[in-house]
Amino acid sequence: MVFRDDPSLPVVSIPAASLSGSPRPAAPYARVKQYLKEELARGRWPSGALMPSDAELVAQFGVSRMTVTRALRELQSEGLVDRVQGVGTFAAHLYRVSSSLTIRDLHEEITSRGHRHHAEVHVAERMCAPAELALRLGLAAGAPVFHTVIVHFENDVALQCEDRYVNPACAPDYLDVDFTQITPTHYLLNVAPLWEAQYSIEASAPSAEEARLLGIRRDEPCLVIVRRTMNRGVPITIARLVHPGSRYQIDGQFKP
Amino acid sequence: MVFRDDPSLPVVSIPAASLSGSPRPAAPYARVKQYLKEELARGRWPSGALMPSDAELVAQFGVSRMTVTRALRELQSEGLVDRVQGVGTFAAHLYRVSSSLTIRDLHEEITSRGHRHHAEVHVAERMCAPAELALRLGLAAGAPVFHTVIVHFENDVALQCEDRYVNPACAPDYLDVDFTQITPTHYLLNVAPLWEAQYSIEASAPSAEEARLLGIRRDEPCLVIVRRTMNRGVPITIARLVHPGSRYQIDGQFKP
DNA sequence: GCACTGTACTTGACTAGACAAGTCTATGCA
DNA sequence: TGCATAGACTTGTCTAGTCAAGTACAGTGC
Repeated sequence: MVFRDDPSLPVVSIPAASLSGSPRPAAPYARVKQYLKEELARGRWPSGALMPSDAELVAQFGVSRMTVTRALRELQSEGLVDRVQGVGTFAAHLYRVSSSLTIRDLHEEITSRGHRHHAEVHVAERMCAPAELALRLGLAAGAPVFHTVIVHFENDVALQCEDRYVNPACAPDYLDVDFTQITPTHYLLNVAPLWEAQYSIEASAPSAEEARLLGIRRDEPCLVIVRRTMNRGVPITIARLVHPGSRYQIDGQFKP
Repeated sequence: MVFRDDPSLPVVSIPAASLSGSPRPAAPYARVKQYLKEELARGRWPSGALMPSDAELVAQFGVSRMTVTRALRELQSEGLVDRVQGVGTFAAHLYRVSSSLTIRDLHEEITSRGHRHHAEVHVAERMCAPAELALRLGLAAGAPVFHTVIVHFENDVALQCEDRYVNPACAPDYLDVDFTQITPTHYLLNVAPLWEAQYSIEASAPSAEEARLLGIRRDEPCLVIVRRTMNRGVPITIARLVHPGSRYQIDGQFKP
């Protein structure tokens, strides 16, 4: 393995998790929340139906309103209920269910599977931004940008072709980094904490160049993620991540 | 348009959103939260660094501890900080950033774009579950399951081929539904509220049958979502959703 | 050197009350 | 009939304090 460990500055020991056998009794707010969740799952309140008011739950559970409020606020943030001031709490419409899609640093993802990761740097250059790219990076057309093309391998099998443009203002030393030692994602997160991102996921055929770098046929379907990252409104980087469809998939789940 | 409206039982008028011009002053908990967010974005506390304690923030902002707690708890649920009882609050490691991936009913998604949606039902049958399918639906091998294959169109262009298996115990009347009128997703959400789901997203070539139904070439890359939905631990349905790569992409964003 | 103990500090959770602000409805007046 | 208004009810937010539980560390005694 060639990658450095996380260089977190303050060293903090990890507290021992309580491993006791007896399950602690659930906190009151958690009991209220669990009750509402179960009754929702049971279908007691169909989508859009009026649910008990704070005051009713206070009486029912014998807790203070703050406790009920916390339970309901968390359910709201999970998208299970809608609260309308002056009106009441309603069972949410579930036609849109949002789940948590975790985007991890590829190095961490591969090593956490117990596999080996290495990277090949094919391009690392300073170039002038064409108009469209400059626009998306918030720069003037023709302004210098950094450009890298790196292929990531899991156990020597090509898993991702990473074509990335970086705003030099955010990471002036970007091209000095040894990307066989540290991933661009990791480096950029240290330089400028990731603060906002837009992404799109699609299936498409790889370009001739991408197929060559990944060692796949041009007609092999690829999962392509295009991600633009910004920090406090300033674009940091745009990356096109191409994965052979047969070797990569995004898994997730949601459990409200 | 052939689809029914949402049959929410209690009719509730939608409250008028406040459209006043003067922005209301932010609530104290929001001010604390915003302050911490901005300082985090500025890099004041690198990943893993110890952040101010509740007591310090109480003193700094002149608010009660409940207010500070709320701000920090929300930041924690957004994955921006880690709190450890007895130790303190730490800036989170951002190598994994989770975003919210919204999965919507396709009918609602299409009509919200102002486009027309219609569906073609190609298969609607009762069949005996082969072993693997039965296992994933929590049934005995050979048990009856419902099976539908439906193609969804946006403005008469095929957008999704939906190959779905349904546990009859959860929706005994599934095959009686007119799926040109209401989507399976919509129906199943009314019958059994969606409570947990697992999904995988990948790129692959369509099967010959899927290519025919979608009117695309067999070598056109497709975005394939396989989703298994459960309610209170009971599997409801497994769906394979195939989208032509050139016509469908998943967009999302995260802004902490 | 080593184990134990007390203290200070941290977060976790809750209570009982308060006021603000939005919504709905019944009432009374023109 | 139509409209304004008062009251009841709802959620949104906050305060000031309490107790519990977990951690870190300095000091004590062996």
